[in-house]
Amino acid sequence: MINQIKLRVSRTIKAAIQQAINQNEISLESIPDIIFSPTKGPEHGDIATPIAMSLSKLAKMPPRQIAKTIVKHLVDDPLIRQVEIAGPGFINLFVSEDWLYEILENIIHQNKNYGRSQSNISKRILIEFVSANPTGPLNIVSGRAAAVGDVLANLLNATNQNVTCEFYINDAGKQVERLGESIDIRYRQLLGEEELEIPEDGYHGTYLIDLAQLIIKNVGKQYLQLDRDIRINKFKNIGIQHLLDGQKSILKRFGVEFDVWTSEQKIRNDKKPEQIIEIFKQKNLLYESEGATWFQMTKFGDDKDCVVIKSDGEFTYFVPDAAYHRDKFDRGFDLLIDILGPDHQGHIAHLDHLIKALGYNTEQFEGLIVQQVNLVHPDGNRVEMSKRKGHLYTLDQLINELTETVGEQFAVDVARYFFLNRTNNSHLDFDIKLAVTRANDNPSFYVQYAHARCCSIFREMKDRKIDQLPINQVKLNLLAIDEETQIIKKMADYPEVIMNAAKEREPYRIPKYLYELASQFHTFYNKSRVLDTKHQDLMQSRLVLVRCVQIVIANGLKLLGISSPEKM
RNA sequence: GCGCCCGUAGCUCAGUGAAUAGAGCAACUGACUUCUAAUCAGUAGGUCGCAGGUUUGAAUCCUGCCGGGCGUGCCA
Repeated sequence: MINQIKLRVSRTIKAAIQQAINQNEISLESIPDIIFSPTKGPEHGDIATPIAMSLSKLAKMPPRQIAKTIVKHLVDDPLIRQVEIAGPGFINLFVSEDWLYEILENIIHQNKNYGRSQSNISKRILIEFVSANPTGPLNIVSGRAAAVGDVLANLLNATNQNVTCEFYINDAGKQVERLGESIDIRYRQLLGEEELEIPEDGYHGTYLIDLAQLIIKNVGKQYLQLDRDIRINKFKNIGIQHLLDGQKSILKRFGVEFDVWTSEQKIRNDKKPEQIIEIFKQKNLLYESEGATWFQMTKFGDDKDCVVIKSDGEFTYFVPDAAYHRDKFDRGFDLLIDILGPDHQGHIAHLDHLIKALGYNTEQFEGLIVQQVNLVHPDGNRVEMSKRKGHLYTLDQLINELTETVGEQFAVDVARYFFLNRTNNSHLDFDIKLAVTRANDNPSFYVQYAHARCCSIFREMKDRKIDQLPINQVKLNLLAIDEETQIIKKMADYPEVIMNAAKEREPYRIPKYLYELASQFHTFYNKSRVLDTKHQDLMQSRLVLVRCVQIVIANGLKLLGISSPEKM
């Protein structure tokens, strides 16, 4: 809606500039696109354009004089109520408020679909995220990635894209070998070989002691009789299965569902890495050196070549990873989005180069980094998390701690809100004390409370046997005080917020928007009474407003995977 | 050394080349006989890391420097 208005205004302004040129009042060779800048507040009108300032140099005239000339030639349009020239040369336009009431009708009519849009380009998109090694429980960094990926998928779906969510299981390679070895040591420690120690590059977390105990409970010490290699392999498989089950279960608890789980081992069993080597060989991109096989990544823009087959004959991670991405393309996706942790940032460039080397367009691949999460303890110390060192704060622990104070559903809501309320790029300080003990201050509750208040009004309405009129019988133009029109304008922005958040891959815009809307609603609620039977017409119009707020907040929270409570 | 990210109020963070740089938390002052006070109204708090440059206009773009994080050819 607001976009249509901008388009119309933009044409009107262009026409005015053309008129001014025709009458030799402005000298310009061509008319640029009219851009609109955000208005700081109501005093700057509904739409503002700095066009006069940007034309200043080309036309060799002071900005305010250009603005005056443009305004002089603006043709009358019932849509535009008032025009002002302000500051260094802004043209501020005040839009007639008739359109506001159409917004309310739209929201009521579209209900759950309000905010969804039909993008003109519908793509098949695959988002890969979390993809944690199956060597430990999911930590809160993975929790952040899970929330971001899940919501990004919702956003893309809401803009008419066809999205598949995928988890890549790194169940092959060195890391899981070390997992097997570490379980072996825990197993033998528990059975009396106390002098054994987990090597530095093994997994030190106590969860492997628990797992070893479970294994002993199930099969006793019979595995000691197996060959070490066979035993470690067995432990590796048991470990992967067990830890992956744990990851799946916490993701489900956290409300994140994946459509596809792809196993690296399966990619390897299908000999897809060998196909990559074959392709590179045919393209003459490989050479031998120092006993290893190298890939000429420098040909694709990197500053270094890289090893693809190690001197021990094993692939480096590049090869199965390239095979995996080729496999994704083979499945017919137009765009691959990988959400990766900060420790993989160098990897994005590599993937880019590999994809180029395989003959795909790099525009079909996007690597996003979700930054690290620092754990802030009550004493103020930040803790770096590392699965191998065993410094671990798991997503499970977080949800458990939150559940103790706010209950299971709100625990998930709060955690998700917390993870989503930052730009992907910025580090997130997760202050446990704040999240747990000050749960009531969490902005998540603030937004949910606004929804609960709307519901509460309708409950009270029914209790008092007040009937709500159909919208076509309501005098919507009674909604005229600032608090009311500001809320409606805010709700008019919602579809655009969704679209931009999807386009820019920035889920944090949604909680930010919802907080602002909730804030405006709370202000309105404190100032104005809705259920006022002495003023029937006004009451009916406000009931429409409240219904719309309820719909928009519920729709937004739904996208975030956060519940919309009717009571709090 | 090189690459990426970050540096904005006491703290955590927004900020699309544009108007007086904004929120929340913490602090302080007020508001419940009301549709839910998990709320609201208000006060205070800033050399936008530093120095140059581009521009009519820079927190935003460019260069250099300082500080923090992550990565950096056979871990993934």
